[in-house]
Amino acid sequence: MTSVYQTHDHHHCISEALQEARTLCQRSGARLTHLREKVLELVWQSHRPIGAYDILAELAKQEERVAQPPTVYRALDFLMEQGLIHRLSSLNAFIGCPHPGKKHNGCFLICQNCRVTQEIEHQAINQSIASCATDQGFKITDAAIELTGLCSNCQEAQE
Amino acid sequence: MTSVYQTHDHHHCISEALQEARTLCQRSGARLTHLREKVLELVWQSHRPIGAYDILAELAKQEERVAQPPTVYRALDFLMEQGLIHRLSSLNAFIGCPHPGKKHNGCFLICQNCRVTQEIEHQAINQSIASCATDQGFKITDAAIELTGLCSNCQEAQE
DNA sequence: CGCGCTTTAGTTATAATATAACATCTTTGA
DNA sequence: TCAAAGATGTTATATTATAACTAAAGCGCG
Repeated sequence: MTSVYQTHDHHHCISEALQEARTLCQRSGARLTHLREKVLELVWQSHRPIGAYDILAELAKQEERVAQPPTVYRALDFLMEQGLIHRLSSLNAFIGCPHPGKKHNGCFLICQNCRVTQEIEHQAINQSIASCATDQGFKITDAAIELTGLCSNCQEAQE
Repeated sequence: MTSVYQTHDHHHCISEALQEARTLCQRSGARLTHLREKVLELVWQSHRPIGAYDILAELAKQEERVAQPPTVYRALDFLMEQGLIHRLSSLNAFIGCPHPGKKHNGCFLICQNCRVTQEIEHQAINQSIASCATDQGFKITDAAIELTGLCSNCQEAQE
């Protein structure tokens, strides 16, 4: 598996994400319309979180009709419900989910230099959080774990 | 130690927080002005996160001069720099730090029903996050861990 | 097919959160 | 006491998000 930090054939990431989305939506009966797929594609245009208004601006460039904010937010809401993207609340931005389909709460490593963001699934973190909640008698419905710092690439670059 | 979920003498929480803030600021040479102290007091008015504009509204009620947004945001920035409050990005709101003075990244349990929010220090979580970062060669500078769900009180109430 | 229902998208307006830029006042220390 | 630094005031505006209503498209059933 290639790392998001390495140069790689990103078109492959995009087409894979779109294909997976189509499959999942077909299976669940959700309607992945042209607009929704387009927004998903824009979210996947890089491994950096993208804001709703940036998506709006891209849509304005690429599509005939100029969309309004609610159009974009509705598409984003749909994609989140389907588990195809995540919202990073510390950035007010959205990023594609690399392994959609299963409901999960990812842990995000956000590079403050290059902005590349990696979602990881880490058993020890999940377990410690679960046990912490149990200790407190707290029932988690949603976990936002957003770690900001420097990715390995950018650390090297700064030396 | 009384839990934030239990009924307790909250005036005690407030005065303790203010006293600790005064001590810390004196020690560090930071200027805890009237405005900043007032804002800190408002943040501590409950164990629920409060938004900047709610603080603004309270200030308008309680003070002579009507403050503007930058005034409040600057006070909040100061309080965050001093480690006296935290910002919860998933709520765009602020909450008092129960053990200020040491730099730390708290883990927050946010009840979606009563909104009471508890900051906990959990070794296993800190460790698992640190080891996760190490695995990835990632250098964390800031961690936002915000867990939303139901506190024990509200779970009981819903049965 | 065609009718009606449901879902999606368009449109307009506005709410909620946050900051830029510059003016003024206050504190502090030499 | 005065100059510099720091805090607050003020005005305007940027950024993010949603409410409310309208129009169009897809879909299921007779």
